Amino acid sequence: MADLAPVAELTPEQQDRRRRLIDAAFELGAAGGYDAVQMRDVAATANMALATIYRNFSSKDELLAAAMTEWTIRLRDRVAQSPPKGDTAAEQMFDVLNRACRAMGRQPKLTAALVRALSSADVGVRNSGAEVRDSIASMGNSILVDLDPEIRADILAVLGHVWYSSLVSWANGRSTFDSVTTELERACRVLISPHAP
Amino acid sequence: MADLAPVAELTPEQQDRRRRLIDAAFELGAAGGYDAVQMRDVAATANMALATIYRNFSSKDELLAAAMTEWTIRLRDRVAQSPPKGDTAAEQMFDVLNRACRAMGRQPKLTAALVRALSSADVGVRNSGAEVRDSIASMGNSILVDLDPEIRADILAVLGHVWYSSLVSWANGRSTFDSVTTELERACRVLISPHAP
DNA sequence: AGGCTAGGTAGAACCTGTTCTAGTATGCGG
DNA sequence: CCGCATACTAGAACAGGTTCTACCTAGCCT
Repeated sequence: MADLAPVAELTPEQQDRRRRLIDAAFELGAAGGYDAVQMRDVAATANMALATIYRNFSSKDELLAAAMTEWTIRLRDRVAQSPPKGDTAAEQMFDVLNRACRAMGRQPKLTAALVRALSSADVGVRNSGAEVRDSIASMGNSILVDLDPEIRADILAVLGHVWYSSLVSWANGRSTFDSVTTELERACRVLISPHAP
Repeated sequence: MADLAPVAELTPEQQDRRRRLIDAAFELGAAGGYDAVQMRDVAATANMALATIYRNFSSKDELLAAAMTEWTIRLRDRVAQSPPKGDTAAEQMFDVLNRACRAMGRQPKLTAALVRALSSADVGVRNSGAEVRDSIASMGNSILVDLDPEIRADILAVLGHVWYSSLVSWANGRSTFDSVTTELERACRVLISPHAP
């Protein structure tokens, strides 16, 4: 299948359909998780035909990934508004990540659905994955300004892996939500403290 | 569905069926990756009825995860035979991981299929995930003997996340195989060097 | 106005993992 | 030997993501 047109080029009606679809995905995902986001139900909830979904998103996972992108951007903006707490860089970094975790914890089923989509093999989610990763890096860059840029990049990359891996473990039912927090704290400690001034 | 019986309690005929199924999964996966491991084809390749597969494995992902467990154990034994190269702990640790990567790189489609199964939400793969993680930790523990046990545990946990996350990225087509190696090296560098004597 | 095109719609159809049905075989306690 | 349980088999059936068919607009060009 050919690439879909970039969002910016869509007509207002198409933007509206896209909106309704993402909202429907949010709604169904929040209520019942990944399995409850069934394409026939999404179509019904958004009041349009099943085939129309596939004119806007190439797959269920891409629809959910688009929702994830939106959600992450909103989260990043909210986190950016209030300054991170903590005396050391490790504490501040963990504070930011922890706040993000708490936001996710408020909508566990939705979060699990979005994370699961993001970890699927579907080609449609590649861009979303990169966008989410960028959002996380942008939260971290401002905290670790004092570090050597190369080391900072290494640290943020490793943190991104820990973040992704522990979220996927949780979303797939292999660990508790608390363990996401624990793993992130552990990573901040062992990664950042020995490098901080 | 009820739990399946432990492997040890199976009759020889059942062990043989299990063997044939895992072999079939290896064969189809090596040739065409995850999508090519179709249950009807697995049944045909292993010369048994479709329903019989589900008497041994509760899902496609569990079958592939069992294959992954076997594969990992074989890999660990092979790696354990020759001592890791390198002067520093970071170099030795990376050498071990890198050897594992090269072994995987020799069967990219199969590896991708197994990793993808391991990253699925299926309940049947939970144990396999833990076993694979343990194998990796056991490779690392012997190298980092000189470190404080607590820090060592932290480092190995974080390395496990990096390993998992970058493998899944690759298996889902979001990065090249080389980047798995790169990410692991980066992690070893930033994690281990500052703690080593 | 007439006709073309892009995008919608309802619904059937298709694909593959999973489950169900009905029938067969094999071994085992009595 | 009989009855019974357990495991296997062929094949149909089911579920949910995806695609296809046939048809219907609304806008637009001339």
